[in-house]
Amino acid sequence: MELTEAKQKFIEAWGKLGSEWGINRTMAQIHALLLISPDALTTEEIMETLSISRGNANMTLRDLIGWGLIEKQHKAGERKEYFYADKDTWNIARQVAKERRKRELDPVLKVLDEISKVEGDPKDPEFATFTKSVGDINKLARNVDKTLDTMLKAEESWFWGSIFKMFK
Amino acid sequence: MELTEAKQKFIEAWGKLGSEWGINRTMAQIHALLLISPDALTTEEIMETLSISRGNANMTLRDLIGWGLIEKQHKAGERKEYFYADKDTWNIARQVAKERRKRELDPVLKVLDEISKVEGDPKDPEFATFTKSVGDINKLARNVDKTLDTMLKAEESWFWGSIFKMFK
DNA sequence: TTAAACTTTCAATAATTATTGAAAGTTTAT
DNA sequence: ATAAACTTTCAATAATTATTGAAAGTTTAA
Repeated sequence: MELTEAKQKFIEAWGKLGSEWGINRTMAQIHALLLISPDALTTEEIMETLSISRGNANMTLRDLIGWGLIEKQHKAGERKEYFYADKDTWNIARQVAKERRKRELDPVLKVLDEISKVEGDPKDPEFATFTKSVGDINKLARNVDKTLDTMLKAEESWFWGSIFKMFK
Repeated sequence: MELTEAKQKFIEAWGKLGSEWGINRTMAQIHALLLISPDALTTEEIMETLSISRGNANMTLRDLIGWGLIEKQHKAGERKEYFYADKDTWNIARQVAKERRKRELDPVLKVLDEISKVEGDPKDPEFATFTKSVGDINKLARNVDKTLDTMLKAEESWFWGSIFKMFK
């Protein structure tokens, strides 16, 4: 396999995986492109490589900055902005986990708490099943939340070391 | 808060969370409805409660069965099919993890392996960055894969017990 | 058989989400 | 001030994804 072909396949695969997980395909692709690029790239270069419009490139780059996955760079004597991706997979994983927790898990935890307060007759199967299921999901969600918390604070080696211990 | 209102909020929240994670909103909503329902429900009842069409209900119910999250039930002397959701959150989490691994992680691992075979000049920064990034992602993906494997085989108590040990 | 009761299919349509591209905005150099 | 170089915005449009509903299919009972 050639490098050029491999690059394309990587960008495609990353884009597909992203879209299956609710992440805009273009965002995943730009991220993939920057991940495998040794140097920071301009909007122009990104537009060209991925065949996307200026508007799309600009907005998606801003989103990626918002996710904490890439950063702007400036080169001395140039007005153009360059974009560079953090290549540390542990940082990437943590950053994604952090953002999705904030954007998606936290709001759900809030709703779960709120609806857990529902009052009713424990003899009513409708009520009993509701509170049991919601309570169980709440517990699971809180476990996930705690685990993410640990992961966000952890050093990579420590975290994976702990995971490996699970396999004995 | 009333039970009826709480139910609605739960179904809504579950649907929203699902759609943010690449799961069809209707699928998440039907699942939510069945999760909080003490009895198995008919297609008719589901259509009515969620205001969706017969076609949508039927196809989504089949999908949910495909995901291993619900099952058909038959009542003696009746021709109608009833649908019932497994209420064990640990089973649900495992089932979802299992299916997404099969559908999404496995194909990506395959691509990563394939493109890892790319050959080139280690002095070329393009080549070096590509192989480094892809290699790192490969490692992370394999760690996730192993962890899922352990999770799928594990008893709930054992799994969360191990996670808790991480907090010391 | 026939028909009633029920399930499945799928082309058409609707709803949602992503993308474009040109105009407006901003910054810098002269 | 002016203009060139560059970035941002956003209404219009395209692409994708979800949903409908009616027809076709299936099963059961008489």
